[in-house]
Amino acid sequence: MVEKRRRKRGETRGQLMEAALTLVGKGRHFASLGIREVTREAGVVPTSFYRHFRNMDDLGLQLVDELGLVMRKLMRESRQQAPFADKLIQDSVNLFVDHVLNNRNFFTFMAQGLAGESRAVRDGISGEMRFMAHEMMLDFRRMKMAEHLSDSDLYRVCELVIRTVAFSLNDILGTSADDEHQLNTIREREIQHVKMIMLGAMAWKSEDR
Amino acid sequence: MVEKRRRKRGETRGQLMEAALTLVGKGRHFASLGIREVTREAGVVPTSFYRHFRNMDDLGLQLVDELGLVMRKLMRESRQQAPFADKLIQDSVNLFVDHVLNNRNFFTFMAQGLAGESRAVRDGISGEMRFMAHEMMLDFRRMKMAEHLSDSDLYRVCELVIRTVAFSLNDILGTSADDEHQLNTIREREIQHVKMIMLGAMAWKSEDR
DNA sequence: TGTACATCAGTGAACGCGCGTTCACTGATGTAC
DNA sequence: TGTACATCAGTGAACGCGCGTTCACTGATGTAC
Repeated sequence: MVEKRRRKRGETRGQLMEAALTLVGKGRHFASLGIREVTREAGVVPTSFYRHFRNMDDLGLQLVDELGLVMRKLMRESRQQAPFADKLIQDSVNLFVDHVLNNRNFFTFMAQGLAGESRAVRDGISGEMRFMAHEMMLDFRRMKMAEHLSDSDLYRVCELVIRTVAFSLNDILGTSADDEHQLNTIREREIQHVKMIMLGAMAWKSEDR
Repeated sequence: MVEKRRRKRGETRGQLMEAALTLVGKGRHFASLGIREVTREAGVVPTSFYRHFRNMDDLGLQLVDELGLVMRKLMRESRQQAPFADKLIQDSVNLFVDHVLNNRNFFTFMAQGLAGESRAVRDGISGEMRFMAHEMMLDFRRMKMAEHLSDSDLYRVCELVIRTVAFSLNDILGTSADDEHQLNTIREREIQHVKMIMLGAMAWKSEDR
């Protein structure tokens, strides 16, 4: 009890955000969550909510910020992979799928938010994806790959890859975590998708280069 | 008044579905709609709802069915295009964008439903997309295009195209209908995306063929 | 280091309101002869 | 074609409940001297 009291200072905010993610992970849609519901899940009194957020939209926005951190972690890990081009695609896709499974609630929130109610949340997630595409582009440049492409064309390629893989979020999240068979099907499909895009990128001719 | 009375028979069901779509089109998320809200928008008494649907999920499911019709209409129109390969991609993408703008509410519902609360709605929409990919594959075969690809590889290509274009739903719907500049940016981007995928498809080597 | 005070974060009671759902009703439409 | 009856679809009143939000409170934490 004393312990609980002591830990409280400034911690409720995080508990509320986590509670919202938990509910989302349980199948609820963020847009249908209520303040009382979230505070109940977090184990605090409803009024506490207002100490940290103006309303549910506000909480959603702050979740998007945290989403950025999860994404950056994902990218950092992916850069530590051995850069052998032939396995690069497989490894990256597998890493992504694993990351999604390890952060189920977060990515469910992201998938929901893309077509969600709040303009600000939508824009936040879109921005996050643009950032990832941009980072991916820089990685290509660093590795001296796809040098026949102009900046804008290379960006388009990266954008396409990110979007393609992001779309599979819906499939990954619709699969129970222990259905290895179906997960492998998804992995292989996404690997093939990305390979095809890269083949297209190799064959693409930029106009001004 | 008499007119109104006379039209009622069996029409309320449609009005309720349209009311839900209208609210979705106004920026609300389907998951957060209530029965009273929908009946209010439709101009009927709350109890009427139960004459046609068990609950909001049920209404969502029936909307998915109608979504199928919209999709089929889209495909029928696209087949009437002159089949000149060089303009085929542009025409198809433009047709899709126009169709989305002309059925804003429907496609907003579809975009929301992909990551929505109801498993059944999600599966329904996924099924619809798989159907479209399959149809697209048959069209390729009919036109004797991409004959170097096995059935399963060609399906993957079509699936990738459909998903890519479907992803852009979020961008199209986030644009006000008269912002021609941004819409054109989206059109051009999607055309380039699809062209790249087709380039990749051309370069792809199927194992068993 | 100790004391006095301000700020912060969680509490519990209370409010009015809109929600989903039930029920018995009514009048229009469809069906059988 | 006309009549009698069943079914269907929309109505209006009523219910209990959970919601968002406000308020004054309390005790813990941080700050100044």
